[in-house]
Amino acid sequence: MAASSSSLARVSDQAPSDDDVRRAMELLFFAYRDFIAEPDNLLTELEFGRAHHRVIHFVGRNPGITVSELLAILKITKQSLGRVLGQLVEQGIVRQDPGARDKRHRHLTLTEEGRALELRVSADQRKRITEAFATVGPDAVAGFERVLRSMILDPADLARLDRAK
Amino acid sequence: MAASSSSLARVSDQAPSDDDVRRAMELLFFAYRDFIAEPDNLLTELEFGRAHHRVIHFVGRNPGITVSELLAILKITKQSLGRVLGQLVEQGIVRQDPGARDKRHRHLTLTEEGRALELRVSADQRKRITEAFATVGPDAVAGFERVLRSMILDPADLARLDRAK
DNA sequence: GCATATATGTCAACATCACTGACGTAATTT
DNA sequence: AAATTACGTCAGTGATGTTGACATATATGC
Repeated sequence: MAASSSSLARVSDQAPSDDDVRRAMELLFFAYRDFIAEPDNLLTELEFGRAHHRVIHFVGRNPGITVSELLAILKITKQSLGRVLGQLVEQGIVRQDPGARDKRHRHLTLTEEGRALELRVSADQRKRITEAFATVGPDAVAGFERVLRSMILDPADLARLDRAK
Repeated sequence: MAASSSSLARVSDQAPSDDDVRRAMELLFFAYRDFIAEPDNLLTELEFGRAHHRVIHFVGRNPGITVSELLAILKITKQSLGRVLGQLVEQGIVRQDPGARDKRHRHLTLTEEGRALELRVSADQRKRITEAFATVGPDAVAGFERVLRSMILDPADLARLDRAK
């Protein structure tokens, strides 16, 4: 039941050692690197990169999102987004529609093809997360979520996570 | 005590919904992005980048590590590492010493200056992790660790984490 | 209606970090 | 002596990000 090699969590209110903290940093590095690796490889074959992946994910999760909202999430410059977004639109992955109320806005949605691509690209990650969650059980998942949430700086990002729930 | 907005963890053995899984993906994205942001900014001022950061961290954690061992950890090509490592040696951050037994090996260690830089660069991350851990408590930290560990693919990476403990 | 602000797009130049492929050198092993 | 290992290096390429400047269409405030 207990994780055999788990030692990051100190008993009661004891502070983590310097070594514990640095191990947590590595834990994040390794996990994130592996989490990204598969979609990276798949998209490389399709002539897309990591940036395209993020756009596909967040447009898929937020249909009708505007360009500036997407910029706020990704925290990159509009020039960077512009290039990537342009390619996705050109390839028929993402659709742009001017707003009804405010015609300056471009509302972004995945096309049918885009949704199919999103499913393909996220398949490995969804499987990995589902399996990891099943392995460790709900209490560990709750802890995972609480730690990551407390590491997120921008309250707007936390709100975004809750909004989609 | 309970996380007010936590809903990733389903009761008992219920599988996470598709939405839960995608929220977990975003959670990782936001947390990692914010975790990396501060050191990134600091190093940019010093004419270094994210790659330098990783080398400084892992050389600091593994004094005397060889080039090929470092390559195995970072999973990048030697050409990529070569450039970054060359700059760090030139700037007096990392020292290279030929092996005693095998003179082909270059054993890498942080110089005094390198250790000082590592402390500066990691200060924000260490503070953030320490505070997050203190906020959520040891049970949540244990869960965080278990989930991330189960997401790491290469057993060698898990061994590396344990070795340093 | 005019001035200003907002949302988006675009052109140009540039830095970083990764990649592939090929080749060189020194040291070790067989 | 030959093969392998550890490391370095040259050359070219691509993806992702940056800053700065400017253009256009639309909306808003007075």
